[in-house]
Amino acid sequence: MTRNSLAEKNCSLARALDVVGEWWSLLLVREAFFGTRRFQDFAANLGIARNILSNRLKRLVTEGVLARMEGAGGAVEYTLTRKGEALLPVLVTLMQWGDAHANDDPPPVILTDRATGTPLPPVEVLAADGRILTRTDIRAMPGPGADIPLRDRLLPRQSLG
Amino acid sequence: MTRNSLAEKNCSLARALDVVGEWWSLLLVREAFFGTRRFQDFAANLGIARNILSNRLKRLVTEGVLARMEGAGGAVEYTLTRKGEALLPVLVTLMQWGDAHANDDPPPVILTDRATGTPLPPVEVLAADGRILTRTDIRAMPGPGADIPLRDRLLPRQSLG
DNA sequence: CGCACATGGTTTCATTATGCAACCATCGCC
DNA sequence: GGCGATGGTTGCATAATGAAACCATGTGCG
Repeated sequence: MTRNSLAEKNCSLARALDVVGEWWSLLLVREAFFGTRRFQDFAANLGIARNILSNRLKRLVTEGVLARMEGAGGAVEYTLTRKGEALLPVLVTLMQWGDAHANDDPPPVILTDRATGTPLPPVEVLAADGRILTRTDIRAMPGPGADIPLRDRLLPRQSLG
Repeated sequence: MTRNSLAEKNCSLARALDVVGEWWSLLLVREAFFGTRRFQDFAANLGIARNILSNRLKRLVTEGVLARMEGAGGAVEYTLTRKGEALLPVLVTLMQWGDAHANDDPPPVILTDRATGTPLPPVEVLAADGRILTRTDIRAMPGPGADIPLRDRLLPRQSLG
């Protein structure tokens, strides 16, 4: 089947999903944000099979999302790279969406502003002047990397509405 | 194998991924944002196998992300619900991350502010007072829905650093 | 040294998901 | 009644997943 490699698609979203869109990948990144560094802790906290964990960690390391470091005592540690840390807005928006729309129970985790102790407000898509943008306020334009079919598809109707 | 059902996990992110984390799901949602509504158009634009497309559309409809409407002429249309539209920040942050970190080529799609024509600035996680928050500024606290193991795990070290 | 134990995996096998191609069902049109 | 378009479903080969067993290295400790 060769699970269709999304990486070859002419689309930033597909490329992103090719790296962090596999089963468990984003959960591993979230664990790393929470401070988990050890193989066993990832396995225990997430309940992921160890062979899959091994594969995912390797993949995330080769993609530059995590860094593998062998500590002094032979301990192996996986930590976020800058590229991995840049996933913070993705994780936060997904968690917020899950709380608001995919979970009937009270939220299990609340992210708070460390300086004030207050919960984080919802992350919004903002314009340069600070306006909150919704679907109809945004236009998808073909960029310099767009191929012909994509360009043809985006030009006729340039609104996200 | 019963691909570990993430829905039962005590975690908003896992619940979110259980709904939109399957292969193709977020790409279908993005297509819907771009204006695609017809079965054939989804298939043609994404190159997804039709049985998989059928499954994904069904799933997204039962999850309330898409709505299936039969038009007058027997035409079937899939459109975003409010729940689906709420995924906008997720899509935008993922696309921005893909452009910045997972794509060496120039961006294929540029999202612009329709009012000004300028590209969208990066979506940031903001505090209530507007400060940009990074990993170390955020604390993960157990919420009212946290089970005992999660609570124990979050309490000792409450920073995302 | 000898041996238990922890860590970080790899291997094997049954089950499930995916992609591809072919086939089916309904509708509108002529 | 035949034809095409639309929106699927079915069968089959292949790839990914999960569970459990196994392996390899390092560390403490008597």
